[in-house]
Amino acid sequence: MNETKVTSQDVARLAGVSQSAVSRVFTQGASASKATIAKVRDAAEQLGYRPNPLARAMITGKSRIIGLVVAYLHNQFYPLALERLSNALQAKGYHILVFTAANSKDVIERVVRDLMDYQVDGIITASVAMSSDLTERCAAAGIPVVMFNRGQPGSGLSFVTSANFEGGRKVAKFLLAGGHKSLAHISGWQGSSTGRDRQHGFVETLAAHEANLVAIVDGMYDREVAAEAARVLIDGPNPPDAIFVGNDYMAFAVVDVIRERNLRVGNDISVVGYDDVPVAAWGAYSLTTVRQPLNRMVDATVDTLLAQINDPTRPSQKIEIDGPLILRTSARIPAGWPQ
Amino acid sequence: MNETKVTSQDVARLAGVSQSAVSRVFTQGASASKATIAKVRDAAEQLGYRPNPLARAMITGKSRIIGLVVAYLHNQFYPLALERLSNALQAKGYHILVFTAANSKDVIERVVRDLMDYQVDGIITASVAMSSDLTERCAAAGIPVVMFNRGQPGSGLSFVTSANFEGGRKVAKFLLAGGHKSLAHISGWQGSSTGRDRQHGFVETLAAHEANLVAIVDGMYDREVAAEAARVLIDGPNPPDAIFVGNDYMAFAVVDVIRERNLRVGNDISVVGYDDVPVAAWGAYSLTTVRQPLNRMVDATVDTLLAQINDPTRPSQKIEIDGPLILRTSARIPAGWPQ
DNA sequence: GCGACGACTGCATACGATTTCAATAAATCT
DNA sequence: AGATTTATTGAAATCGTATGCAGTCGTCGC
Repeated sequence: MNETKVTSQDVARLAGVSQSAVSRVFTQGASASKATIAKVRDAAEQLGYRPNPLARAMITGKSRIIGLVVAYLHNQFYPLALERLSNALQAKGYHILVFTAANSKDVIERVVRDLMDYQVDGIITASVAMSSDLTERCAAAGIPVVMFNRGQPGSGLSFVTSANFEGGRKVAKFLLAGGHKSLAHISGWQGSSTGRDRQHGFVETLAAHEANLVAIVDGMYDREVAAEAARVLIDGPNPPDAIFVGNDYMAFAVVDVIRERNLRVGNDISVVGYDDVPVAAWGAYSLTTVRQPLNRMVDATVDTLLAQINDPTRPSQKIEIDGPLILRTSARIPAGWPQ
Repeated sequence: MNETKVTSQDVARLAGVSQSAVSRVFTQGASASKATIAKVRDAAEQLGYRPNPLARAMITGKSRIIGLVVAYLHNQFYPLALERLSNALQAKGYHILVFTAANSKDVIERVVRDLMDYQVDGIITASVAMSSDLTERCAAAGIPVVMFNRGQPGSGLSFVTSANFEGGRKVAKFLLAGGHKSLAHISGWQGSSTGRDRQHGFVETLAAHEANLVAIVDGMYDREVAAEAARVLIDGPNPPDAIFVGNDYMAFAVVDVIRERNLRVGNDISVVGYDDVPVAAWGAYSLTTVRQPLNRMVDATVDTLLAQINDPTRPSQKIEIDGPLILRTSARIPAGWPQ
């Protein structure tokens, strides 16, 4: 009811105890008698008291804030991850402080400084590559970092991804089984582990089967770049009959281009994406794609991060979560393909 | 370079001045001589000192954190808004603390408490309706609130929306000029001003022209609800030849349903959406829609909020920004329609 | 040259909590 | 019962910064 800031002092006064007692009632793992707990809880209720997290953060060094660094939200995968991350963390008493950062070195530099200023307890990066010196800065400051949907081999950082290499491999096998004769790959940005791993899985599996890979182009996770790449491929001398695209967001552009050329997606040219964002299931695209198990990835991210916050000595974890190939109509389904 | 926390004390010691002097150098509008400023800046640089925002927040009461309350991020409009809001606020030295909240009363209640705990300087709500008592709580606590893409008439809160009534009106005129004979409206959630205003603009304009409005259904901003509504309309006795849908996100579902029925969007049935999210421009949908000028809405939101933070006596503002109808292929274009 | 004024500066305190320390009361053991 | 441990408790220090207050010093006008 009270409108002005009510402090532990006020509660103490009303409850007839010391301010320390009030604090102890509200801090995990401090001792207080049944009697005082009751009195304090009562008084606090009456005044509408709630401990000030900022003051608490100053003394404990724990802000219960997680910094989320994200580059862009155009690819629907990330906003959904953000939503779920926020829910999961909120349920554990943490909150997300958002930092938007282009993938450029000095911008990220500034962002990391801001993060440290706010004494975030942990950092989650999504769709951003952190350079290794920044990594070290965070490590030195004792701030755990988990990369979501990106890895940084050898960085000692924790990360959570789907099984990207295996995913690329699955797509290769699927397209080969479908009898496609000339394959192309418009890859995710090669500066990202995600993009590289998917490509390697795909390319190596094709090579093992001596398949005809007509082109590999870096789509940069950019819609226009991917569309242009698709146009060049299709209008070129050796148009592919199947294209594996590094993520759904770019795959939609490829589908649009194919139709633009009056070709039939799934008949003339098969398209396979990666992510299985909701739009992939929509009728207009009906995109065959490798699902990234968002919920499990988010849970793993939160678990890893909180574990590392609670026990700073815990070694970093690299988690890969397998996701299934989701069959829709954008790619020919091999006869007798298991379900 | 130094890894451990460096405080103003450390800087003071190195610079040979008092801690207050250091503070004054770093606080806006405090006085210090050229000489001390130089010495302090130097020492700070050397030690890598940056003022602690949390400590600063404790004393000033200003955290430079803006709470963003959002219900869901499925509709692409909101993640893009979030991205731009974050950028704009970051540029002004503020950061966004995210709160995800279902549109249910007790959840929002909890969220608002959290917001006040963190002493946010201001609140932006998006895709969430705040009940009026929560409004009062914020007002009592002196926290400015701006509703983004929602209004709450009579609440005394600031809000920024597009010209929704006028938008609905534009769509009505456009569809009438196109010679459509039976019109339907799958509206935005009627619990939101946005949904209501668009509907009113549309319906009233139709009424003024004695047009044949065959149905109005609340789509609840939900894809499945909208799809089902579309199915009922199309399969019913009086299928419409034009459907105005309360936002793009639902309109995509309607387009999918129309095609599912082997009807041609833009020929057999015209569809008009609202928002002009990027997907609307994609080939697969090519959706005619009313654009919500995101950048200007974001700028207005930030300006209003910061103005209110800096001058708490400033009255609340209600800002409406007009947006154009974007012509694509999902709706028949009347002959001679101005561009 | 003197008084007044204004610009700087340091000291001390406050912000709202947590936590150490020592003291007291209660509980347990022998 | 007396000794010893254990559980509570309040006083006081602390976290890192902003700011009111009083004092210092140079400058200016006359």
